Parts: sequence; C-alpha cells; structure tokens
Amino acid sequence: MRLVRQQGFGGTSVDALCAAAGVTKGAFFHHFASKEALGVAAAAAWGAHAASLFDDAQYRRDPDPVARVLAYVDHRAALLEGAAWEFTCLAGTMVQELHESSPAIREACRASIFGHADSLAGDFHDAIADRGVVGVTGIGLARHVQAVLQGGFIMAKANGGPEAARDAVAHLRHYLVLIFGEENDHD
Amino acid sequence: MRLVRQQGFGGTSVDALCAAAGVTKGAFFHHFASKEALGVAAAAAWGAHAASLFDDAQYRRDPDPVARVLAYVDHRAALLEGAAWEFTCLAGTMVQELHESSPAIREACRASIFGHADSLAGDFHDAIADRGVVGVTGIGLARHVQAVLQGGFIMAKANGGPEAARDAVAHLRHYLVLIFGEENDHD
DNA sequence: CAAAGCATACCAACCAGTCGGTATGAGTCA
DNA sequence: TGACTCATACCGACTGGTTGGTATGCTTTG
Repeated sequence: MRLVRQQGFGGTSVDALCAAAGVTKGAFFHHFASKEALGVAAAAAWGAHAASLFDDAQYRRDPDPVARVLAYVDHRAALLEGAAWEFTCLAGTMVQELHESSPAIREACRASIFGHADSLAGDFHDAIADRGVVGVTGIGLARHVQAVLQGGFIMAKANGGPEAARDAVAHLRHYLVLIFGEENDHD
Repeated sequence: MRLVRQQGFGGTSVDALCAAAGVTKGAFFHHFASKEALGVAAAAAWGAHAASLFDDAQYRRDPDPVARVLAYVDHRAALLEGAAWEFTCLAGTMVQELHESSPAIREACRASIFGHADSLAGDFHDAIADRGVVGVTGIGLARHVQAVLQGGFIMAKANGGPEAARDAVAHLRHYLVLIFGEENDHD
C-alpha cells in the first residue's frame, strides 16, 4: 500500500493499485466490493501491523513503567528515517483526506489510531500510578503521544525530511520526562 | 476555499470550485495557470490569513512573555469549535495530500506553517530568556506548538469532533507550564 | 480600435465499476 | 475411471461519467 502513502487515496487509481500488486482489475473487484472497501481493509491491516510492531517489543518488559513509555518514544523516534512515505502513518494520511467523504474509512482509521493508543494506555497508567502524577490520565497521555506523532508527520511532509518529526518527538520526550522524571533502574 | 478543506484538494474539481465561487471555468483559467497554481495561491492566502488572525492580537501586548505564549495557546484552543473544516489548517491538509506530487504546493504550505511558527518564535524566545529555561529554543518550541496543533487536527478528524484536538492542546499547555511555570502578572 | 476580462463549447485522458466469459478444482454418480 | 455439475477465482475489454485544460469568440473598458 505504498502508493496510497505516497500519492494519497484519491490520487491512486484502482488501475495503478492493480498494476503495482500484479493483479488484474477483475481480481481486485472480486475481492473488494469497492475502492472504499479496500481503504477500510488497508486501515485495519495498518492497525494490525502497528500492533505487531509494538505490542510485544523487548522494551515493554522493563519493570519500570516510566522506562517503558520512554523506550516506546525512543523507538518511535528511531523509526523516523528515509522518505515520508516510509515512516508516516497510513491511517493518519487517509483519515485526513476522507474523514468527510467516507464514514467507513474514517471509522477504520479512528479504530487504528485510537486502538494503538489504547494498547499503550496501560503502561502510561502504570507510570502515572508509580510516580504519583496528578492531572493526567493514562489514556489521555497515550492519545496525546499519537497526536504529537501525527503532527510530526505533517511537519516532516511539509519540510521534506524527517528532522521536523524528530524535533516533535524530542519535545514529546521532554514533556514525559518533566511529568515523570527520569527512569529509575536504567544505567 | 471551504470546499478544499472539506474534501481535500484532489477531491475538489475545478468545476465545483467555480460553481461555489460563482465564476466560470474560463474566468478561473484566466486568473490561474493551472489548478496547482490555485493551490499555491490558496496556501499563501492561508498564511496571510493566519498572520492577520494572530500577529496583532490583544494578548500579544502582555508584558510577561510567558503570559503571551500561554494566551496564544488558549486562543488556539478557543478556536476549536464546530466541524473539522471550520478549525483545521488548510496548509496542513494540502501538504499531507500533495507533498510528493506537487513541490510548488508543498513549498507554499511549508512557508505558511513554518512562517507562522517564525512569527511566534520571538515570544517563545523571550519567555525562555525571562525564565532562564535551558534545553529548548524559541523557534524549536514554536514549531513544536504547530506540530501539536496539526496532530490535534488529525485526531479530531479521526474522532469526528474537536474534543480530541482540545485534549492535545491541553497537554501542550501543560508542557509549557511545566517548562515556564505559571505566568507572573495575571489574576 | 485594441486589449483585457470573461463565457461557452469542447476535448482527450482518466476514473471506478461492470459484465460476459474462462480456468480450475471439488463433489457426485454411473 | 471419466462425464457432469457447481462454485469460486479470475480475466480484461468496455462503459458512462468526470477530469483538468483549451479554443474561440463576445463584451466591456480605456
């Protein structure tokens, strides 16, 4: 689904998709009722891909929850390399374009983005409880992390390189450190 | 340019644009060499619009620079009302869609977004100097503010309402308060 | 009159989606 | 075993409509 990430959903024709995937148009419409159905399936697949990337990563076994959330952010920062289509979020790209015209795709993208935030909320909740932080919630902080990442992607697209996104993530990390303090049992 | 904000650039045809503006296609192509030229002009106009909205707002005369930057964020939060197309950023929307396919529009959107950040950098610089904050720069912080806003817009589009964007801005304000402390001469 | 501003009709390219047809393989029965 | 049926997977030419853009001529203004 690289083409959609490069050119957008509307900018990618079904013909182009089929040519890139090496299938014919007949096969495409045999498997998907419409182009919109492909968008829904792509968003769902993206959510599953994200889950497989982050859900059982090594760093999630650190006993200190603050170390876990900082490691997650560092991991995200490390992925910011290459061209925009290589590190940006398919769900964020699609929902921006289609949130008004296709409720089905909007919902699939929402599920992907907020679902990923949900999967992080536990660690943030533990970190908040562990440090006795007040004024923020685990789910709220997890969603804010996603918002900053999405915003960083837009800055990177505007600027033509990943540096702008890395700056945003660096500020995000700074925010978390100000909230939680540095991690305990590292170094 | 409401149509572009609702449906995206590719999703809005020149015919629809002309109908909405009450002009004919002949007049359109008399004024713009191409649809892409319209996009460039729209991004530039958006930047000018933002400048007129924020550059000489009342709150920018507060003698405390920290009060100024917090007032800016509060002002942005207050604008998060209604449907997504009413409060989201035209430049952010367009650059996401066209950053690869149209370098001219990408550059115009970059100028709009980063130009607005530049116009805030002075206040952030003053706030940093005033409070003796280390580890962040005025321009870096101003750009981060834009990134969080853009990310909030995406979360709002995914969620179908402005609440998600307000949450992001609330965390952004929290970050600034942690960095600078509360403002001095307010209340 | 001459140029600029604008309107109308038009074009080739492209779009998502359709449709008649084929290939294949599993199940049935004599 | 082999002829028959049925369902699923797949093919690619085709269609009706839309796209950005153009060609031409009218109309207003200086």
